[in-house]
Amino acid sequence: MNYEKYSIGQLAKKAGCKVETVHYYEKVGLMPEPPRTEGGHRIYSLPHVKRLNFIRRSRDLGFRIEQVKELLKFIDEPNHYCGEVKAMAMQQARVVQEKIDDLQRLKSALNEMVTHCASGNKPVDDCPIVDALYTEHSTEKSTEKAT
Amino acid sequence: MNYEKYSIGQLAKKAGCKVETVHYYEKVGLMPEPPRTEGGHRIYSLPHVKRLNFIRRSRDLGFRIEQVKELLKFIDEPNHYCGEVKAMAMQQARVVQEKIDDLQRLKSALNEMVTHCASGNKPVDDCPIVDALYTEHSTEKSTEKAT
DNA sequence: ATAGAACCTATAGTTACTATAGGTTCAAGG
DNA sequence: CCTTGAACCTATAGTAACTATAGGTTCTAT
Repeated sequence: MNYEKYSIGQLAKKAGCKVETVHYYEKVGLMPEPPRTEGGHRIYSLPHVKRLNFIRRSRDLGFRIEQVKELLKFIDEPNHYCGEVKAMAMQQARVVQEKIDDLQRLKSALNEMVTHCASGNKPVDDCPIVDALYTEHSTEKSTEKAT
Repeated sequence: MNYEKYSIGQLAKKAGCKVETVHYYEKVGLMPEPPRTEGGHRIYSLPHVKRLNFIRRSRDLGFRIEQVKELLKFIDEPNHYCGEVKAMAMQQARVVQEKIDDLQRLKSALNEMVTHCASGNKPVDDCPIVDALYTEHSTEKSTEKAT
């Protein structure tokens, strides 16, 4: 027996996810419907492990399910080139950078609030943090500095 | 000065959110059930506007609904002190920092992949990015929970 | 042969909303 | 006073990406 077989539990463990997640990936079309035993249990082999690893890793990198589908399409279908994949990775890097920027602003706002709230023994209605949160600000979700 | 009244639409506009969001906040107990007109339309006034602003701003800062409830409790109930609020803000700043760290790692990984993929004209099965994604990674990077 | 772990399907729950359907009320214009 | 039509009402379903549950079946080891 050259080709090792895996139960769904073993597969999930190898990819560091849960059995239910594999079910889910099958349902949404990321993982194929594998062969079954007589009794109906799924039987996986090495390519499945690799594919699931690919999916998990892509998800960890912040690709959404639909994007992972795109990536898998590049792999599943012939005649695709590395450039397409590279472009998606670059785009994803930009998205991630934007998230980082958002969070940096957010953290600054929080830190500023904390700094202004020097003492902790004021009653709440005198708290600069609460005050800052109450302040009416521009209706737009623009991330202006919190003053 | 006076007691200006607002419809739910006006309220939502003032806080920069949607009417449905206000409905939702009422349902989950962040916003109180306001008085109504004869016909059943909600009537809001200035304190409602402030409260909704507080909620929106807290949400923007990354506090979850349940955390916002905590914060509001500090405000709604007497005998709370600024220190409790400050502690929550500091904790939130730490959470945000962790997210930033995660995303930084993620971006590095993506950038590294992109850098290695010098050319874009290789067939996909020769693409270093795809390769990197396929690679079996340490499965225990995730938080294993005790069984 | 049997216990129990692992598997099966189907459905509901999670978070924080958003969108829809199908109806009612309100304010303005004629 | 009557009619639009925008804004409102409630209730329900949908979103993303799983996770959890229920209730049943199969596999494996003793």
